[in-house]
Amino acid sequence: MARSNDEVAALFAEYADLISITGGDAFRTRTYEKAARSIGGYHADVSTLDVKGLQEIPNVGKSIAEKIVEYFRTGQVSAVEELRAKIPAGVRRLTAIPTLGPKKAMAIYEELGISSIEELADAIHEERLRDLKGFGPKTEENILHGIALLQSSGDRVLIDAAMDVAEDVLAQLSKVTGCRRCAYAGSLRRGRETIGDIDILAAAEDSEPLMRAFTELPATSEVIAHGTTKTSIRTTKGLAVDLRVVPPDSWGAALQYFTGSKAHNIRTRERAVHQGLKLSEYGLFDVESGEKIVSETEEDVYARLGLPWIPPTLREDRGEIEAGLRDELPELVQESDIRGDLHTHTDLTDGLAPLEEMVAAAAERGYAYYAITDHAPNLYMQRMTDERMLAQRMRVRELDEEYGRRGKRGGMRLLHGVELNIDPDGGVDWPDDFLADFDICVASVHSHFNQGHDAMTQRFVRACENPYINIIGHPTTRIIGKRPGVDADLDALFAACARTGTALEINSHPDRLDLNDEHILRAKRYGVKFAIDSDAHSTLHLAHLRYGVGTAQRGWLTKDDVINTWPLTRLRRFLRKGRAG
DNA sequence: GCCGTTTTCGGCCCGACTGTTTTCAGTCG
Repeated sequence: MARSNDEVAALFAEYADLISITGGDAFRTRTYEKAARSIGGYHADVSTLDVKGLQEIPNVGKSIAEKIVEYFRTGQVSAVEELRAKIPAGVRRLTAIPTLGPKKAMAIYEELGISSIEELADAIHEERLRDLKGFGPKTEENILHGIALLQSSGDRVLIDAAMDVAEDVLAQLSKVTGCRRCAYAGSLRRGRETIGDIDILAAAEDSEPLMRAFTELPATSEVIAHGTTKTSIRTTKGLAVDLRVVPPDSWGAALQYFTGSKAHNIRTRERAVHQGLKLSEYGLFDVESGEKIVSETEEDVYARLGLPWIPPTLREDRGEIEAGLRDELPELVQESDIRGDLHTHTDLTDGLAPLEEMVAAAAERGYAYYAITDHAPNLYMQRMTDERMLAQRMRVRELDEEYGRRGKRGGMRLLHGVELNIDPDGGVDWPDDFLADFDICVASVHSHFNQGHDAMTQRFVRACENPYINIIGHPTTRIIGKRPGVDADLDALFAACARTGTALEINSHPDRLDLNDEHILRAKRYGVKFAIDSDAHSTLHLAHLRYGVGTAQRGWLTKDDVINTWPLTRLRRFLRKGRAG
């Protein structure tokens, strides 16, 4: 886990924001933003590097390298502290509101003294904002809308942030003497896209050493409650974590109980009641005798209820009990089924790592194939040209030669692809003859998000009808907690995908998880195929795939539904999309 | 502040949209 890299990246991202808010040089802001991204995506742990080693990182020069060294020596960076002293933390928080950037945030703070989202909402309701230069009724409306969007995710965090904390806690607790078992439960285990608080479960005869270790974790900033069965803490980042310790022979029932969901548990308890049993976190009991029947493993608990073990990602009371009773639970796609990633970037556009490093990291994951899909020219900021794309292709072919021969099982084959931009009319960056020479084309919406419902639907359908477009990337384009999905008739899109042999992406980036579980369930009914992709912009992002797989499982997908679990020959047939040749 | 080279300073992702303004600043991807 490159944890110290994330810390430093967060620090420089904040510094960039503070420079921007205080009206500093825009290019300095950009430099720190770029450095933050590079550091976050860098393969080596920055806390182990010296000034010279740090300067190997792209966009890190002498000044930033020295700040990193200062950070690990003293725990802070004086330049950052100076700006922090000038601007209340709440002002930076304001810029998290969509449509509210650094300039407006600073104006609001300087003119009205507002430094929190709550104060800002009050000021808008009192119509105080519209007196400011550059602000009007529409601006107020947009900000209020942005606040609502921000708060719709409440205090929940994205799954990767929760997972990092949970895995860290588990690593620490499993070392405690007397800890027999230890796992995360709750919505995290069910693979939900956002997590409210983290539930950790441990089995031990004596809970005390575990509870104490838990309150003394480095990440613990506050102990909310401390008891023998349950202890709650808040981490330094404000995340609530509960630890429950149960006797080892209650493990199965407890894990089942604390994994949820509530709706699923109601159904399982109902089944227990019908059989004269009682199910609680302490076990499955006979009501009459009060005798404990089973509870050592989840499998035991489900089996005694007449059910097969139900994967946590299905436990939402969306038909899994009924399917279990009929013995028709799907054989869910697993991360180990994935043979390759079909949507990834390099530093030729906005990725952080060179082609060679991305390919090496993919090979490290044991992939049988791997597609490079950098951005196309119409995403102007990426400065792609035909020449650069073709030059990349030459290099991909060389690497394909090299990697294709490696290893026992035929090595890894490389596909040269592209992520096209679906323009407002449903067209893309290049004409057919240029597209024909790519091995694979992903096409995504990157602009004009606010098109009307019908136009947006048409746009998607036309893209599907393009004989060279294989995958619709991050179909709804939502960013969790920041941007809602586009307004389109998704059923029309799903039908078009099924009809034309176009796959829908399950984008695994924790900010996106797009399509989401409910869309997947719907789309699957049309017979659509899916691609679970990382959309990696750095070598580290390749590992995000686990979240996409979790989302796919929540959408009840099997291996056969997912094209990048297929052998390469079958995948290539699909990519031809019924074209001749 | 970084980078690349035209080697020591100039350029740095470009275009569109929105809401404000009355010619443009701010935000976004």
